[in-house]
Amino acid sequence: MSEEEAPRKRADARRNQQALLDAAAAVFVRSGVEAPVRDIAAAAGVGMGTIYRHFPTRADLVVAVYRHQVEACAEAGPALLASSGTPHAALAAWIDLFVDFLVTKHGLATAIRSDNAGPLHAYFLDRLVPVCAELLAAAAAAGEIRSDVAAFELMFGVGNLCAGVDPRYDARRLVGLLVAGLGSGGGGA
Amino acid sequence: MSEEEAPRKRADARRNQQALLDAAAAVFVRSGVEAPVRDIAAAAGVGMGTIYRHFPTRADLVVAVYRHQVEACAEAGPALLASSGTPHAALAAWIDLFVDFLVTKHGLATAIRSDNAGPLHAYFLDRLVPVCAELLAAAAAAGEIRSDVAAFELMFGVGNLCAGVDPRYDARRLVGLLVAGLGSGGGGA
DNA sequence: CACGATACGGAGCAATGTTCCGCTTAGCCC
DNA sequence: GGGCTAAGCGGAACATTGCTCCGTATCGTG
Repeated sequence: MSEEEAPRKRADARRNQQALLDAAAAVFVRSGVEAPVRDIAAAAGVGMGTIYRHFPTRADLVVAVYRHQVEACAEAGPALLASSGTPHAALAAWIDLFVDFLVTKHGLATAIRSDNAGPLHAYFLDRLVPVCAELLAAAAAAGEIRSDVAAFELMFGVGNLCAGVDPRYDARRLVGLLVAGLGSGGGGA
Repeated sequence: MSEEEAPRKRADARRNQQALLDAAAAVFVRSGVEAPVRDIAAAAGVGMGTIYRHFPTRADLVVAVYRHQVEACAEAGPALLASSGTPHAALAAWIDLFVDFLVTKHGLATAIRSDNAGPLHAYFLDRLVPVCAELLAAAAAAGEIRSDVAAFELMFGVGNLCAGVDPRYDARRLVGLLVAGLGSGGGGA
């Protein structure tokens, strides 16, 4: 949607943009999502100006790098709802997917909430909250979970839970607890 | 414990340390825990050197400012266990206390996990994890909750959950869900 | 091939935490 | 009261960020 014709950029511009995306992906794997912009520019073999012309903000670059994965996660929602035994199972499976995404990208969960990550934050939430809401509503309608928790709140909380990096901390397990708590007293303990 | 005799600092040094603590407390309330060190130094009417001699690191200053509140929270643990109806109730009440502490200090939860907050992180955890462990063990022994969640993990998760500042996000509610999840399937489900 | 729009590069700016070092002064001894 | 010394102080300077600016190089079209 809103696929207005691209003004046909110059060849070197397109080339650089791709190089930047590849380099950023590589650097993010190696040094985490919080890697300095300079490092990424260096890895891509371009100057600071170039990186900022293509991605006005650090967050925009991160969004671009992970966009298709977020998309995949968003699309998996309805699919899981259709294929899983119960809405609650679908919800759990979907959140698992999301958590996997967050914890495999070193520092993503933390970066999402960083000061100047407004765009990042907004993008993730805008894209995934509706999906989560659908799963949540289905589970609530089936009487499997309480109905007083908003999708936004749940996503926000799950994102928060995925922030740590301590070896004795397993984000997945705590998220599991949270999802389990969702079912407790499904509308009245 | 380890109360080695203080080398009796100079009067102005003690005065400045106190001024720094007071100023920091004030600034933290006004601008959040992430306030620039320079602001605190200015508010206290001292130079940068002074602040760093008394508190080698930003985190050390934060720890010093909140130390007695953390202490109070730690001491409330056993008290709640003795006065509450059930260990689970005591645990919930205690975590509530902790959450209140975190959310009333603008940005504290976020700061705790910030890069160079090692000392902060370590102090909070060292002091409170044992208390949490006691409550957790009591509740588990009473068969009220599953027994496969470590105190460290729970504290870490609760701390993470308290990070956001969005108006449509209520950390307390999600922590409540988490604690509720603790009880679900008490050891299997 | 010439020329204008497009894109590039990287020095430079602002904000931060932290370190360093010459100057000041409290506190003791006479 | 007057020195003297070490403890203490202030703040300039450094390193690391994200981000901006603008002179220069390059693309692609006529």
